[in-house]
Amino acid sequence: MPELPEVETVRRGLQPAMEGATIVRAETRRKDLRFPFQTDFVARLEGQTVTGLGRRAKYLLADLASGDVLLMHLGMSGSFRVIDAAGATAPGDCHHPRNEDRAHDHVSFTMSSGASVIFNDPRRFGYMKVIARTVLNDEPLLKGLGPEPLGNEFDAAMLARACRDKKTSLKAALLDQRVVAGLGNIYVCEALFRAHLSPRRLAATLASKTGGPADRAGRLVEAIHDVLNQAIKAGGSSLRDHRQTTGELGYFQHSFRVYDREGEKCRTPTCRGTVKRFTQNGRSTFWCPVCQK
DNA sequence: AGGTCGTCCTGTAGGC
DNA sequence: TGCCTACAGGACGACC
Repeated sequence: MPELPEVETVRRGLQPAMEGATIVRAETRRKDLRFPFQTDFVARLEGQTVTGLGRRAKYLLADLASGDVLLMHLGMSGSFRVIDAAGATAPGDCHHPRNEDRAHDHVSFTMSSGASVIFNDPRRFGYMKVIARTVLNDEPLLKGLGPEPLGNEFDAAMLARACRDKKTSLKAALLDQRVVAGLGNIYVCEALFRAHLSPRRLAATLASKTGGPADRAGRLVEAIHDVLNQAIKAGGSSLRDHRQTTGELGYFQHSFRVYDREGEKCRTPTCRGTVKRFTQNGRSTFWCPVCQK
C-alpha cells in the first residue's frame, strides 16, 4: 500500500493522538508480523511518553521519553486507525466498514488520553521495532536509505550522480531506496510520466547537460516533487487498503495519469497515445510509449 | 558487487 | 455459485 505520501498522511493522522501522550498499554495480538516482536517490545513501550512522531522514507519513527525510538513500517497492506476516548474513529463516523474487520488488528496502543491507536495489516509485511536512539544511525533497516525526495539534498545533480554508473532501468533505479528513499511503484510510474521519461531508459542516461529540454534529471526531480506534494495534499492514494487514520479514503488515485490506466487514453494534452502496461523487475509498469522517451 | 528473482502473506477480481 | 489463477502500494535474502 503505502508509499511516502500515504505514510506521511498516516503520520499526520497519528500525531494528534500520540504526540505528547503516554502509551499506558501496548498489546501485540500475535507473536510476529514480518519478524517476531522483540521479547521486550511491550515493556519498552508501556509507560513511555511519545515526544515526537517523525517519518524517514516509508518508516514512521515515534520518539519516546526513554531514549528509545519506535520504528514502524506499513509493508504492503498496513494501516492505522485512531479511536478516540468515546470510541469513534472520526467525528460522526464510527461505522466505517473497515472498522468491522478486526481479524488483522495486530497491535494496539492505549494512550493516556483514552484514545486507542490500532495497527491492522492483513498481509503482515509490516513490522515494528524498538531501537535506542543512540544507535539509530547503525540500524540496518535505515542505514542504506538514500535522500528524502522532498529534502534539500535531493536535486538534479545528486540524482544524476546516483544513477550515473547504474546498469539498470530508470524505473528500477527510482524504486531502489538507496537512490532515493520513499518512492514506490505508483509514484515512480507517475513521476516518469510527468517527466516524459521512459521507464525503460537506462538509468545512466539521466545525466545530460543542464538546461533546456535535455535536462532529464531536472525534469524528473521536479516531477517527483510535484506528484508527491500533490498526493500528500490529497491524503494519499486509496486503491485497496490505504485509509487515513480516520478511516477516510485518500483521493489522489483520481489524479493518476498512468497507474492502473492500461488501455486508456494518454492524459498529455497533445498526445494521442494509449497507456500500456508491462512487467519490469516483477512489478507492473504503466506508461505512455508515445510521449515518454 | 550490482542486479535480478523468488519469497513472505492474505484478499480480491476476473475467467471459466 | 465455486473453483482456479493472477495480481496487489514492499523489500529482504539468495543467487548469479
